[in-house]
Amino acid sequence: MASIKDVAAEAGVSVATVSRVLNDHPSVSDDARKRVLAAVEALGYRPNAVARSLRTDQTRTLGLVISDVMNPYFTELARSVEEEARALGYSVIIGNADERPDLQDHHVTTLLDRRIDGLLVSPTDGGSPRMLEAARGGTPMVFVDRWIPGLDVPVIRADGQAAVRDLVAHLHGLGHRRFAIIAGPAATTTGSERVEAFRAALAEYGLPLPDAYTGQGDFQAESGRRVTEGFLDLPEPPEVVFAADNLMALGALDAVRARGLRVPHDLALAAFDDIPWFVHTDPPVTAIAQPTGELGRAAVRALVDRIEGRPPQSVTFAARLVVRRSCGESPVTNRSQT
Amino acid sequence: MASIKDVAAEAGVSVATVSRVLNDHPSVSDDARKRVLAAVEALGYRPNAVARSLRTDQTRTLGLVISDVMNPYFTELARSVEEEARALGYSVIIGNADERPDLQDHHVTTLLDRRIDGLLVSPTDGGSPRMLEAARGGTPMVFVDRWIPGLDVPVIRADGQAAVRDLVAHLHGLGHRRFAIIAGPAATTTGSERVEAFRAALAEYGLPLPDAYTGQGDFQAESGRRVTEGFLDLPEPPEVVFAADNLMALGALDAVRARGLRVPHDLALAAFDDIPWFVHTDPPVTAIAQPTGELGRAAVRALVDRIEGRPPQSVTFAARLVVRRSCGESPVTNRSQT
DNA sequence: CACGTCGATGTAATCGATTCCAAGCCCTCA
DNA sequence: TGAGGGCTTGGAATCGATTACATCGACGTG
Repeated sequence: MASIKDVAAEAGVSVATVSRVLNDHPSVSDDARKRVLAAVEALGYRPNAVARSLRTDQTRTLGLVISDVMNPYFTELARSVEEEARALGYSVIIGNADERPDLQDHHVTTLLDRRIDGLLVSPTDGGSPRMLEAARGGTPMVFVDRWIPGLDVPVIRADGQAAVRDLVAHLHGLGHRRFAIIAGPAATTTGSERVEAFRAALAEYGLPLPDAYTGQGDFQAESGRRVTEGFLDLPEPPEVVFAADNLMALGALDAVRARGLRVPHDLALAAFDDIPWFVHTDPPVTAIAQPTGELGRAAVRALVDRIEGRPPQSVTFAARLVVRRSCGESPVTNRSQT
Repeated sequence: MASIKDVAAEAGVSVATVSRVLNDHPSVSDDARKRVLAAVEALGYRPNAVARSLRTDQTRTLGLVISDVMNPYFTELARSVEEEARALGYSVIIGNADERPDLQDHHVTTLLDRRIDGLLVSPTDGGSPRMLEAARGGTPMVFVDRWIPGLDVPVIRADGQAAVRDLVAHLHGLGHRRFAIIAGPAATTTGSERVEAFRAALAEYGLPLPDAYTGQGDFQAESGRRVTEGFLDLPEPPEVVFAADNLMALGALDAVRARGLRVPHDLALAAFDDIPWFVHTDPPVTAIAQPTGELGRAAVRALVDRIEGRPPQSVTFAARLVVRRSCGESPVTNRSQT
């Protein structure tokens, strides 16, 4: 592969001039510029980004460490992150942590070794050592979706409190009184926050959230299935199950179906994180939707601000309730039927 | 960030010795090794991968350019690719082409600029210029899923012919006679191959595949919806629609539902590419499943073989039919009901 | 006419590693 | 005792870029 030296030789100038042309530095004569460009064309020369990065100490690359690529929510997040990054002239390297702290650490380490300019993280747990180190060590960093308290790192997230309140109102209006939740890992902020929001919203109606109705999941479908089976085995099963993410909702749907029961007739179901597929499930699932694309774009902007020396800002978007049929007929339909 | 020089100074040795310890070169005294390791520990030193790459001319990074990250099939492919690559000591950078040749070219270009060691591609179209150039220029390269004929590049793919034949047999057994297909872009191999396999399988039953029943899609949900509406508007609509990918099947489902019709009662539906969600749709969708994980792993192995100087091999896996309920009751159930 | 200025260019240092080559040291064997 | 050989080790070149600094003409001005 041709190097800058080859181009310089071909054009009959020094490497400095070639470099100047390539970085359109002002003081280059038209003649030299023309000859360099012709040489570049003739040799099919492309600058070596590795060498450039070594010299300039910047890679124009962002690292994105997410908890689970197979989760459509994160896939969409990754996609919007890549788009915005590309628009700003950055590439992104995605690391999939699969909800495993050790993998998260592995990715943070290799990304740092590659000297990425900044790191976008949706932490799997309370924070793996390498990540905390990086955060404290001054690596430009931004948290998306989930975060770790006590660190001076901007957070871009969606607040689901209002939407959860809307959801509970919706469910209450439908006549449901026994509510259960499939929680995410307590170590993640989204894991604990969603339970709290749910509990608080229930409290407004004087409804409890008993321990027996609080199942511990891990954001994966299988755990949703397992927890739901536990609920169904109870002497008095809940009337509603609220899954703290989309995959666990899917598991819950499986569990209900496996018993020959039906949603929402035998058990109502709602989920946090809306995804295109929820429209097509049987029944379509009522969910709380985050503005995922906005989240990804805002996160990249914050990170790039930080990298380029501008003060980055934390941003919180609002999530909203999307009512479908998995919790029962909507009140309106209900009323018209009565 | 500490460099190898700092470590050398701290350990009281030369940078050459530090490098030797780090790459466990045999001729280093135990004493020196110990001092270097201690210095590394004390300074929290991590080698600069950028500098190393410049010197060794290898990045231990693979590029993966796929057509659409949001498609669960490709997400799963990407995941298995990353896993296998990690196991072999490589990282992977994913480029999402969004079925756009220009974006595909953009990613190929930046990946090449970064001097990745090899490229895994599922080409969007007949081949964008940069990609062809790279293929011919000797960049280690492997095609996954889709490929471009006439290039000396190994191909890792799944053959759906037998499965399509099984599908047609299944449909024929169910009594269907009017078959339609939503094809993918003709420029992609999977786009044209699947139509051909379908047509050939139908021919075995003396059944035609009229032009009116051959819709042109682009592997995206929206096109599936549009084409299906066209089918439904026909004086004599088909009895079965076979979508050449999962997203278009989803669009078809939408179209049918939007008219207040039902699958499979009013129109049977089958898809190429199985995904977890098809179990949960209403009704569950009959699909042809590829061994996606195998594909991804085999592709990485082939690419790494090529990179490390071993002869790479093309591999073809078999896809298989997964019968669910979107084409009607299965013959067995049928018989028992009769 | 001499001097300062400015634009265009080249030389060389530098980034952080790897690795070839030479040198130093110790040991063994003739 | 001296030559040769095996370990260790350090010096320095190198990878492909960027960029500070020096140089060299040409030009304008007093």
